[in-house]
Amino acid sequence: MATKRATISDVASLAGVSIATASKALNGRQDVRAATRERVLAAAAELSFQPNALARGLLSGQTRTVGLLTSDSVGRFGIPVLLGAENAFGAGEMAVLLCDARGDAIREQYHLRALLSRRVDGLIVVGESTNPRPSVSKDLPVPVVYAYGPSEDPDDVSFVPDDVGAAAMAVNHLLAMGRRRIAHVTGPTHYKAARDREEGLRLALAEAGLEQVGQTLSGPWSQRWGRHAAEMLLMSEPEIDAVFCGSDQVAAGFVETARERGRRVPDDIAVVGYDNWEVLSTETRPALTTVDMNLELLGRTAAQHLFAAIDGKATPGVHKMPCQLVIRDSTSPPGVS
Amino acid sequence: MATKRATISDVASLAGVSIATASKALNGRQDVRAATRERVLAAAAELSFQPNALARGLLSGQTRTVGLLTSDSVGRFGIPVLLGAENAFGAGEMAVLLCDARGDAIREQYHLRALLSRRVDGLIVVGESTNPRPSVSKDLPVPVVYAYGPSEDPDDVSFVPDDVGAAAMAVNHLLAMGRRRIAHVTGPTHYKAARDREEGLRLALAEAGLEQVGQTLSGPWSQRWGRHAAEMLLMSEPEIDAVFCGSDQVAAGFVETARERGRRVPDDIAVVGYDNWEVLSTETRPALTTVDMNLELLGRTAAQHLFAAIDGKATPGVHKMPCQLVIRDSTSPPGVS
DNA sequence: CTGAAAGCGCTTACAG
DNA sequence: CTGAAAGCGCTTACAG
Repeated sequence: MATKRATISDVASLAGVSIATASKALNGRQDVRAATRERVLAAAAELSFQPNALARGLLSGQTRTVGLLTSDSVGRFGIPVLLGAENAFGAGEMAVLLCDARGDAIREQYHLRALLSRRVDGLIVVGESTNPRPSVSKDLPVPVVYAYGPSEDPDDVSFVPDDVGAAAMAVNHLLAMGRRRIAHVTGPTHYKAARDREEGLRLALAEAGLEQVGQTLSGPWSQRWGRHAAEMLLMSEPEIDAVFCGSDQVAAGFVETARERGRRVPDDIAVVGYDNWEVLSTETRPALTTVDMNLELLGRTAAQHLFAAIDGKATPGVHKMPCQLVIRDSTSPPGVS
Repeated sequence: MATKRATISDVASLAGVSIATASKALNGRQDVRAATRERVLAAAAELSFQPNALARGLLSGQTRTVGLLTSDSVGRFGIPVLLGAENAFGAGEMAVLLCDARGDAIREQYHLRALLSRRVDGLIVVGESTNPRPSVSKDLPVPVVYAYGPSEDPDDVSFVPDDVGAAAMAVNHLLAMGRRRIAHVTGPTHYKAARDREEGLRLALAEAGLEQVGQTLSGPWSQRWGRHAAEMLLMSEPEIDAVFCGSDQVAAGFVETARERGRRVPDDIAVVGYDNWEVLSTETRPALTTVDMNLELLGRTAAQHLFAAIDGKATPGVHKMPCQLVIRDSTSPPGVS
């Protein structure tokens, strides 16, 4: 804690000029004599002058601050999106006001008011899943961009991972590795992510003229479920040569059980996960080939789009962002490719 | 996006009163006639009036906003601390400005300036590890509280988990379960967390008049290292009946390899982890007994302390926050206790 | 009970 | 090139 903060009038009097001149000098205006400018700058430095952003914001109507409204920061998916956004903003002069509504609509309204009264220039709403969520954008005086979880309202701007495309890409990779008998284990079907990834699988198989082996097995997004599903699948469909899993947790469980049952991964069964959650995907034996949703990029893109929207140029609709397949040993043993 | 925002003078003229009266009515002052107040409130509602927090802040000198400066939000530890803080603030009227410096001192200074120019009322600095970090508090016009990673300056206020105490508690639990031949596998010694947890182990063993079995094994904080350490330890010290691991990642690897080598956990070897990172601790077989550092509580406490500091009552020093032992099957098989 | 006036810290036309 | 004045949206003594 230090002494009282200097204001621009302190700087002006120390430099022996008017407040107006001090302001111009500090803001790099041209119409100030060089010598005067230097005196002002020296005074500002001596007083450790920091302009008051509140006063500026009051004048300009812009705060250079955006709100980040999340439903579930604890969630694994919100965090990277948030970081990507924070990055895009931090690089400029933007600051981020973070609010976590924890899935509670009342709390969300409450935070929304708090953000608006602080006059944020815009808002990013980060979903906890890719399930569409109610719009908050109606009658809001600032632009809003949705990230990860899209808005239900097609007039809003949303950025989501292209789960269908990524799943198809993953399955095409399995096909390229020569696999033909592919099964699918995933999460609960009330997740759009689970449904989209299954659809990607279907598209890729249909295009190759193949049938999925067995039914899609749905269960919790957990390692335990992955193990259990593996037990079932190895029993009921012993001839499978690949499994596409809806998450790394599921895949980690699958790989573990396959190993215990003496099935070699990838030689006997290739396994693909989803999420590239590294604490799992790089630590299983073998490490997992998996889809990385590039969530930081998604967050950054959403933030950049928000800038554009603040400047009046928004592109409504749901924008699907490309994902990336990270190939590791669970589909492609070392030395083989 | 909607129409222009209403100001208090819009409200005043719609209600047919002066700005001063409108302000008093809106702020619940007593000295306004009930009928007048109602007219003002009605006008405010009709115009969806939201007071401009910038203008208020300029007057009062308080923004009801705090800065949260993190070094590594990606890190697993910053997040819960951040959430706990966000919670404590959100419950009141505080808002949180989030900045991630990603371990870069330059960027940290930059963010610091941005936060100060926005006139935050206070600052929480969240560390990425429990290693002490340079102070940012010198000559700052607002109070600062450090969470998880303490400041190097003892005059600052820091909140950290009590790793020494928690490790001792974990080891005492093993002793209570009748274990006497306890080994230790942990992370890199340049982490204070690794050193503190080892010290806790030492204290507990010394008090019980026991010796640690074998040397402390240090390696990366990874599951892979846990497996490797298990191979070594089961070879070199086959008589161990318990292992205290410095993290859940290490413990997960240890349990896995013990299982593969035919050692029963906990019957032959009891295992304790650290962190209660649930994706690991509840999914290993058996699930891990582990230390939960109560990081959300830590964050909340830091935030509450920041409030106190803003009101002028800070308690300097490093405050050690209690952790909690979560007992699962890796030390205490079902039905046995 | 109500309102005119001053002021928070800054920027921006507008005169000089 | 420099400075007096108005104003951003609000609150708070202070008169009436």
